[in-house]
Amino acid sequence: MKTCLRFISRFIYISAERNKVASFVSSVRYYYAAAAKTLSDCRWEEGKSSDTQKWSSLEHKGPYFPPEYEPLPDNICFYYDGQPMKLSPATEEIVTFYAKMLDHEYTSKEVFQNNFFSDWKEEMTKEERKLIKTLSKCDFSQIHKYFVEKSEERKNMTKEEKQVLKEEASRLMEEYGFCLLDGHREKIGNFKLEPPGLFRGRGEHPKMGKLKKRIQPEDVTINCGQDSKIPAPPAGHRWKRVQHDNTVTWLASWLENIHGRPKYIMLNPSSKLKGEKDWQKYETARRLKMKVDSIRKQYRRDWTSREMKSRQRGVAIYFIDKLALRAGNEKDDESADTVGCCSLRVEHITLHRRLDGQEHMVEFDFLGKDSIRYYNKVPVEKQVFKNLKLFIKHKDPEDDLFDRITTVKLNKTLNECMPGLTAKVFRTFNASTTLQDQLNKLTTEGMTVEEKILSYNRANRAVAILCNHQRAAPKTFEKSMQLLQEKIQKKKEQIEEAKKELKEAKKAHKDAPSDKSKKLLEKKEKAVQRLSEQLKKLQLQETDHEENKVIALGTSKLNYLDACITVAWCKKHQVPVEKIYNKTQRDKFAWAIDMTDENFQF
DNA sequence: CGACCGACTTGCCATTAATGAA
DNA sequence: TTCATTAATGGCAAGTCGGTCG
Repeated sequence: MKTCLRFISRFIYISAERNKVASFVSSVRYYYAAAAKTLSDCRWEEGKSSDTQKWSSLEHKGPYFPPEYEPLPDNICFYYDGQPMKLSPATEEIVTFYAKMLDHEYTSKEVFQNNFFSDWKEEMTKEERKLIKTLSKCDFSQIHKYFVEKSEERKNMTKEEKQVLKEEASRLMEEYGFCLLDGHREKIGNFKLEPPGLFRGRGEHPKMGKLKKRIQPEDVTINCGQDSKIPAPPAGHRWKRVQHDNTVTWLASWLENIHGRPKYIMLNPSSKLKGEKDWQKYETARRLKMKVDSIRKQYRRDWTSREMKSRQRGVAIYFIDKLALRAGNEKDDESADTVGCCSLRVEHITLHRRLDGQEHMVEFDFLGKDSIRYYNKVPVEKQVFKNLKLFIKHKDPEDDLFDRITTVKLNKTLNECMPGLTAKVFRTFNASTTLQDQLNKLTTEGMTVEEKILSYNRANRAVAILCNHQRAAPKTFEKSMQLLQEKIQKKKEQIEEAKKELKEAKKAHKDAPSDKSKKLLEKKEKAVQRLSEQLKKLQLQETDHEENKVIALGTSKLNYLDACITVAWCKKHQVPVEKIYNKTQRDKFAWAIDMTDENFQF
């Protein structure tokens, strides 16, 4: 109930803030209704009948369709076996997808080429298919050049031309970018349908290069309120279906043809619907905080269970808790070979009785989500080590490490420990806990705002490292690093110079003390001090930059760190929240801003 | 159970916009 | 004011997890 009240007050505040002119009373009623719904959500044990409704009225304009294909001008041609060849528009469009990618590395991959060519052939006319037999005889270079030039032209547009484009975009946003949900105008996350193109999966994806088809209105299901105006399909077309399902949050959906999975048009994170869900997520993580000691005790007991499945489960949860691994659902072989905790294979770990001066070391090396490599050497409890040895006994490298458990079973166990608990809650919980601990540790009074921000970034970075959030090193990294180092060098020289002058001033003052010499001395002292501070700041920057080379902070900031921690920290240490959250982030975390008081601790 | 599906969150990257140095 | 760097945004792929069905 206490948390529920917190929730209500938060949203009342937001509604007051957002709709200063609008009727406060009706807003309160509105948000109170939302909060009351959440109250029943909190009581998981009471069943789930009442919490399935997501809205009571919903109206929108439907998705925005990408522009139709514009055929190439007559002087731009595809060549087959050295001969120019005019293609049908549909076939030509597919060619342009490939031609645009020509200087990308993946067009040189065999899988990409094969997938592309076989999907392309499917779409060719009979005549074209008869003529075009192998990809290696296809010459897209003229088309490629054409698009390079076009993009160059776009870059060189005048200010006025760019302005026109900008206005066009904002008109589009105004028309399609918002919906009316329970009487509130809310921003839509992705109102534009995905244009056709070639699929590029992450990592070694077996489907890379396949054709992602153009979405027709006849593929799209519309979801809106029973009494709302039904969005008009493009002229001469009709929707696949129009439904009025208020147990889901999406406005439109279609099946993408690569995996045959549904895709959705949904609300922006700034919306109440998403914000409420986000807030709930952190409340669940905070409930785990209360329970985690007993859960840890439990899984440690499981390490010595007579049952293999219990031992495996105990070790798996230990990994999820200690290392913030993902659950690791099973995957089909139609996607890249990546794993999480439950899908780890024997080949992904190496056991070391001793390593780097530590006992019972486990070396992890596997590809996780998005084919990002997870490499880590961690000391584990002796009993865990023993168990791992047991798990890998008589197994081949490609066998599952945890062969007696699945994510479903694991989550079922967790849910029995605490309602709403699943594997991913541990990631949220550990991430937010880490942020809170690090902030408490790294922030001290007397720090400048810059230093505090650096501390925040450090804390943020600790979380990103825990969650293995990586990024490709920025292309300009070396250069910008060099620039920074040059600056530092220059500053050092300036300090040398200033010190020399200081020494001289000292000497002058000693030899012939006077008011003037004293003043000069003080001035020189100040100069040295100021320069040293500047140097320190630059070196701080250098460290920050270096440490951020391959670490991505955004994902954790957006998805794992309870905004209340950040907001409270900002207030407590007089750091303007805008220094930590940009506009978008402030919109997304509106539920936490202004409502969280400075004493909040996760 | 386990396969499958639907809905929703999480994740990295390319593009675009904003900012600051020259 | 222009150009180069950096930050914000949008795009969409790839996870998690609950539900259903045989």
